[in-house]
Amino acid sequence: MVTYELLHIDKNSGARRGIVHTPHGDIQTPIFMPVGTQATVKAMTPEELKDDNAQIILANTYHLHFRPGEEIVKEAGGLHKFMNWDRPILTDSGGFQVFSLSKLRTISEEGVEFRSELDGSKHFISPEKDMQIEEDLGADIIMAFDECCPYPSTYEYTKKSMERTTRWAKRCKEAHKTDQALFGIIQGGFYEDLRKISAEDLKQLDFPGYAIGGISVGEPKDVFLKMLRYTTPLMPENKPRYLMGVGTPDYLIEASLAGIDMCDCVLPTRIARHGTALTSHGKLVIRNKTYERDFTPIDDECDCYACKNYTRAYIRHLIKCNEILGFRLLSIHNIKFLTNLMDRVRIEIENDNLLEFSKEFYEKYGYSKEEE
RNA sequence: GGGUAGGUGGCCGAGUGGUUAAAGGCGGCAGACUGUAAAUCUGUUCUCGAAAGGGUACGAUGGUUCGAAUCCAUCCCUGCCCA
Repeated sequence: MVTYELLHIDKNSGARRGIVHTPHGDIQTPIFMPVGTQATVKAMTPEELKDDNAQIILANTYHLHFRPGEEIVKEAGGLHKFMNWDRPILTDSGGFQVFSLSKLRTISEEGVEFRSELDGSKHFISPEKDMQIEEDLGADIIMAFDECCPYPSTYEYTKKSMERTTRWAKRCKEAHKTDQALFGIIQGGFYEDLRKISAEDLKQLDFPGYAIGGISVGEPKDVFLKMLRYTTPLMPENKPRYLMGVGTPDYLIEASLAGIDMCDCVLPTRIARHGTALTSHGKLVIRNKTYERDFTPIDDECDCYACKNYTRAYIRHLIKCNEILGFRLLSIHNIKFLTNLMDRVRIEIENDNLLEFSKEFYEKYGYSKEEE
């Protein structure tokens, strides 16, 4: 059973402070969820994730279906045991892969045929198959199998796709047998009326939580914000609201302001492996020459393991040498930066001050004037 | 001493008369990254110039040619083999 408990609503912004109760513990919201596609948050151990205050992580149905195969995860006793993570896990359905692996798939009403990027073999994933895989994986929260439309997409295509996603959601719901929480995903691209229809139809299906999918797919920020602010109020108030694929500090704050409870993103760990750190003073490309002789921590305000023990110069050196420790330290830092940010966001919501805080944060972080 | 292979931009390495400031890789510098086909991808990397364009450059020097990294001569250096 997964339930949402609303603790407080920021009087000045409408942001929500709450708790998502799951079989593997509570999640304080709003929350940032690190992504561990292949049953591992790349370069990090579960212990390090806990030190970073990660409360819940993602894994991916599509990837784990091909490797190692859900039957092996099941045999291991489920994802939690398999990967040694005893806190909540959410599995994404593979809907995003329908989008990101578009050259390798064919969508039909029945489902999606994929050519594996690993060996070229053909595979078919239907909503029913997806439920079976997610159930075998055994996460606390599982996502309905959806289609994430690219930006931009025509109204006609988006409408067809959204309606199919709703039909698939229905099939997911019917096929779903375990007590894992199955979340529905609102689609509809960048068309308000389609978003509205999607939200209404999915609400009828009474999922224990809802996600916004199909935004943060490359559109300009003002387009993103508009759709975020339009769609979030369409979601039930008594259930978790999950914005999929968002992870820059400003997007996380904007999501919280809009009333979102959960976000996930590969960004912090990916840019870590590419040599960039998130800091309270903005993005810091630590691989750049500027930091060659910078013997200060990545972020003087951060309390993560990397910041407490290592310098920019040392981490830059590791990154330049392609040393694994460099990627690990930056990943540890970037995740902690975001969990710290969300800790702060929660406090500010309790104080009805998130709006004020967001302005201070942006100023310090060095964002150019917010495009509203 | 004799024979032989070779000396190309920071490094490795293509190129054997013009379209070559010179492929490609590495290294360097920078940019991107938002439900992870990502320890990836993109740009850039002689010099002056904003650019057009100019100046230098393929061991050295001299020569052949309208034109040379590419052909010839001499010299210097390196690897390997034989004495």
